[in-house]
Amino acid sequence: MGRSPCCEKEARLKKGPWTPEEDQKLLAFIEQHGHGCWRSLPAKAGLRRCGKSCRLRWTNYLRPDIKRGKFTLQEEQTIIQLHALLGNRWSAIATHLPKRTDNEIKNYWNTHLKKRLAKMGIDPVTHKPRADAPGATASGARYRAAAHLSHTAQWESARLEAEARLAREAKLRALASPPPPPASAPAASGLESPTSTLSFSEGAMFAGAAHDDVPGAARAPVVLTPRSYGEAFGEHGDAPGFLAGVLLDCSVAGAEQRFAAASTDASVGEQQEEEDKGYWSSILNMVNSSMSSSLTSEAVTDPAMYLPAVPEF
DNA sequence: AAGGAGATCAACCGCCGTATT
DNA sequence: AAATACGGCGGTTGATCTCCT
Repeated sequence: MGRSPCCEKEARLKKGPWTPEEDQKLLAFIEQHGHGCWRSLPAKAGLRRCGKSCRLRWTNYLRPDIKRGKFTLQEEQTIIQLHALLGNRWSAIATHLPKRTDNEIKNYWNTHLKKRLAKMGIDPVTHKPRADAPGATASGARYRAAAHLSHTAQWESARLEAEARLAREAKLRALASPPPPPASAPAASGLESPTSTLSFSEGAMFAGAAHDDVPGAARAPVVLTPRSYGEAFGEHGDAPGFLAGVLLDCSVAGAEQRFAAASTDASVGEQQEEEDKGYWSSILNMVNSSMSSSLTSEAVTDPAMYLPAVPEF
């Protein structure tokens, strides 16, 4: 009954930190054969580990396309903005930071960013100033607007998830269907989906993140203005100041531009509502504009792209 | 210099959705 | 349709490192 196991359950499997020898075995095996079925990989590679452990070691540490080391300010900015929209969906956030793993992003959020936001008086869950924090003078209208926009963001999040799924399926179909595209063809050319609102042909690349090394990358609609940060949090020239700027300026700066053309009779409540809209729409714009590039990056960084085809064992 | 406290991060655990039989 | 395998995900743990007293 059911699918036959691809390997026998092995007692006395090794746990804990990986040794250089184990890393070498895993790396050599995957470079030569691809990972194939993770469950059966350890036996074939001569490792006394479970397949899950091997997969984790590969995806979080050994993969050659992983960027290690300190997160840049732009990466921090991206994480914060995406977390505001997606919550603790680290794998989704990681797709927008192609060289970072979800585990690394999760760790960085928990150990650095969450604490810094909290220290600034910003709730790291809701990304709004806490009621007891200085400068938190939210009106009822502001919160109603925020609630509405949060709902919008949730809806958008679900839509993005569906888009990503469609794109993945399209990619799998493209990879499975011979003949392969010529090497000169764009990596994501097979990702077009008739049901998707995404346009993989667009030159829109993810902005805001640390993609300065990506040719053609555009900037995210995020503007950092010391003034708006200073107004909300007081003048501090430190890192929290930068973070506050990230959080606030996407709304404040955007709102300022709109209000320049709008009636000066707008009520304070409407202004705050507009700021909230600006905050969320900037995030949504960023994610939308990044979908094509992140999926492209996914295709480029997909291990299948640089590993030999998985042979039949 | 010692050791205690807090920070960091690699790795594990358990759950879930999907694929397969 | 049910049972099971498998891969992926997010939460949590624990070993190690760093800082402070």
